[in-house]
Amino acid sequence: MKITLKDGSVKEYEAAKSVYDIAKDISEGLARVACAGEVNGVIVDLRTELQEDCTLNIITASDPEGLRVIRHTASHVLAEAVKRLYPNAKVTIGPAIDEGFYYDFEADPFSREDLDQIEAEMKKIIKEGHAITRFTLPRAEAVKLMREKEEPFKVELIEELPEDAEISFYDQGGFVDLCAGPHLMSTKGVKAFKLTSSSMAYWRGDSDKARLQRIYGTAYNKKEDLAAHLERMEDAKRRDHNRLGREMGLFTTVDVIGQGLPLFTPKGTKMIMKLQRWIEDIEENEWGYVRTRTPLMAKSDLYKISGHWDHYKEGMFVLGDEETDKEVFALRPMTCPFQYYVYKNEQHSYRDLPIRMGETSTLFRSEDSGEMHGLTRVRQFTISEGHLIVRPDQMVEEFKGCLALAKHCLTTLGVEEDVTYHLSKWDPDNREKYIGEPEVWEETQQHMRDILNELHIDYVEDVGEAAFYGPKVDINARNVYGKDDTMITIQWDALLAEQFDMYFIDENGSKVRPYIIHRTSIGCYERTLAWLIEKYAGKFPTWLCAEQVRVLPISDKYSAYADEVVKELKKHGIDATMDARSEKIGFKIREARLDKLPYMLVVGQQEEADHTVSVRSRFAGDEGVKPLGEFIAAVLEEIRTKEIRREIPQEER
RNA sequence: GCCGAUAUGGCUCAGUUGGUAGAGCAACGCAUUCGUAAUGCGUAGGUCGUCGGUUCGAGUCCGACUAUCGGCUCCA
Repeated sequence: MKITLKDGSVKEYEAAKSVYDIAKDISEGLARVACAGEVNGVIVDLRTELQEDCTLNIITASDPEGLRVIRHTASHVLAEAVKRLYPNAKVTIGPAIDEGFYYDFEADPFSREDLDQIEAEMKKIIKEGHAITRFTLPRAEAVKLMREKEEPFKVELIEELPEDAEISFYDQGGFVDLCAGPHLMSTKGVKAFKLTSSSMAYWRGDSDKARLQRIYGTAYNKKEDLAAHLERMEDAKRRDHNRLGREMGLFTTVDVIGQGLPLFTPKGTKMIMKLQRWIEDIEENEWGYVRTRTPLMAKSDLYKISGHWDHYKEGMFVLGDEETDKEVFALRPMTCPFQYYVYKNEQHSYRDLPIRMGETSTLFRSEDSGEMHGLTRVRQFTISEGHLIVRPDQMVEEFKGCLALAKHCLTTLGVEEDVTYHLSKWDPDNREKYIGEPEVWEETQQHMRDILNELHIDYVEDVGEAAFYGPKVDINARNVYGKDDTMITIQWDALLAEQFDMYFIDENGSKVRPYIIHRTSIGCYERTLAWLIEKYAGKFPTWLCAEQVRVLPISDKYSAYADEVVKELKKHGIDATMDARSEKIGFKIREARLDKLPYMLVVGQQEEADHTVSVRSRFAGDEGVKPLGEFIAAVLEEIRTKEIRREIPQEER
C-alpha cells in the first residue's frame, strides 16, 4: 500500500495499517503530533485500517498548523480539568488562537489560585496519557448525547449544524467534547503549556447573552519554546509604553482630571514638540502645505451640515443642552469642516489648486470608559491633520504625494518595517452604507491599487472598511502585545465638497466641485509617541531625546568647566544638562545609563586643560576623548540627519 | 458601556483572624572630591483612591463613586 504524504513524498506500508500507526511512524516517533486523520479529503477514525493507496494529511509539530493542534488539544485538556474540579461548570468553545488558546466556561470567576489548581489538574491529565479518539454521530444522537451530559451550549451549537451533518466528537479517556478537530493522538502530547489569565467573555460575543469565564493559556511544542514565549511577554511588558512611559517620566494621569486625558511632563512634551516641529517644517517647506489654525469647538449647526450631529453625536462632547440653551456647542472630533471653511473664505481658480492645508489639530472624542488605554486610546489627542483640495485630474498625483509623505515619516522614524498597509474598500453587498455609484467606487479603488503598486507598497485589501464617502489607505502598527492600531489614514473623498458647497472656477469660468483628500502624515502625537516608546524600549534616536547630552564632572572642582560645556552645547540647540552632584563618576554614569541617555560627557582635569570631552555613548560605550567642537559637530550632524545609531552589543565593544 | 481584578510614602511592594502603619529604591542632610554601571552614615516623608456605613475601634468588613489594568476581535 502506497501512502502519499501531504508534502508529496510517497511511503510504502504493509496493507491494513491504521492511520494512527502511520502517523506515529512518520511524525518521527513523536506519536504526539496530530494525526489529522484526513484521507483523500475524508476524515477517518484514527483506528481505521487503510486498505488502499491514498493521500494522508499528517500534521507534524514543525508545521505551523501543528502548533494550533497542540494548543487546541491543550484547550480540551483544560476543559476536562475544569469539569473535574468544577462539575457544575458548562463548557462552550475553546479554540486555538494566535498566541495560544482559550476556553470559555459558564462558571464562577476564576482567580489566579484557581488557575494554578487547574494547571496542576491538567498536568495530571497529561500524565495519565489518555488516547484521543474521534467518532461521529448523526445530529439527533449528538444532541441527545450533549443533553445527557447537560451541556446546553453544545446542544445549541449542534442544533445550528445542518440536519444531515455527521457530528464529530473527540474522546480523551471519557471526557468527550464536540469538536471538528484535529487533535493530538494522546493527551501526553501536550508537553509545554501555561495558563496565562482569565477574563469574562460573552457567549458568542453578545452582551445580551450568557456571561462566560474565559481562561487563556498558551502551549508550545517544546519547553524551550514556551520559555522563550514567556520571556517575550516579559520583554513586551517592559516595553509597554503605558508602563515605560510613566516610569521614564514622559506622562502621567490624574484621577480628578479624568480618564483618557494624559498629562505630558516637560520631558514628554519636549519629545512631542520635536516631532511636531519636524512635521510642521517639512510639510510647509518640502511638501507644499499651508497651515491653518481653527477653533476647537463649534456650534451644533456645523455638525448638522457635516452629518456628525446625526451620525457621530455619541462620540462628541456636547456643551450645553438643546432643550434649554439658545446655543449648543460641541468640541470637535475632527478638523474637516473647519478647514473647508478656510477654503471657502475666498474664491479659487483652477490655477490655485491643489491647496494643501495642514493643522496641528487637537481633537476630542468621547470614547467609552472601558476603551481607554495609555496613550493609544485617549479622549483628547493632537494630530497632524490635513486636507488637500484638488482638481479631479490632480487626485492621483496628490494621493500619491500623501502616501509618499507618510512613508517618508515612517522611514525617518525607523518604523517603516513595522507597519502594514490596508486598502479599505467598500462592501458591494452592503450598498446602503455607502454613497456614490458602484462604478465610481471600483474605479477609485483601482486608482488606489495602482498608486500602491507604483510605490512598491505591499498591502492587504479589507472589504467593508471604507469611509461612507470613499475608500482609504490605512497604515497600521503592531504594539508590543501584537495588537494593531491605525497610525495613519489617507482618505479619498469625492463627496463632502458637495455637502459644504465647495467649488473652484475652471478655465471656462464655471463652478466645479473639487475632490478632497483627508490625511495625516504622522498620525496623532500621543499614539506615535507610544509606538516609539515600545519600538525603541525608551532608547530613542538622539534627535528625539528630551535630554540628549549629560555632562558629568568628575568632581566639584570641574563643575565650572562642565557648566561651560553645557552652555556651549545649548548654544547649538543641543538639549544638554549637567549632573553636578558630589557622587562618584561610576554612579553618575549608571544613572545616565538607566535614564537611557544617548551621550554622556565625562570632564575632569585633563579635559578642562585641553578643552576636550570624554565621550561615552549609549551606542558604543567609551568613544574616547574628543575636542568639544568635534563632538558638537558630530552630534549636530546626527540630529540633522535624524540618524538612528545602532547600538553595539556590550560583548562586541 | 459591560465583566473581572487592583488602588498603602515619589516608585516597587509587605501589612497575618479588625486593635490606631513597615521595607527597599528615590529624595533630603552631613562626611567624601572620587576617571567610566551603585561611597558611607543619618533624616524626613503616609488622615492607607474618595465618600458613606457596620463597630468601642476599620488599611483590614460592607456599599457607592473615581481611577488603573486585563478582557469584551480570534468561534465546534
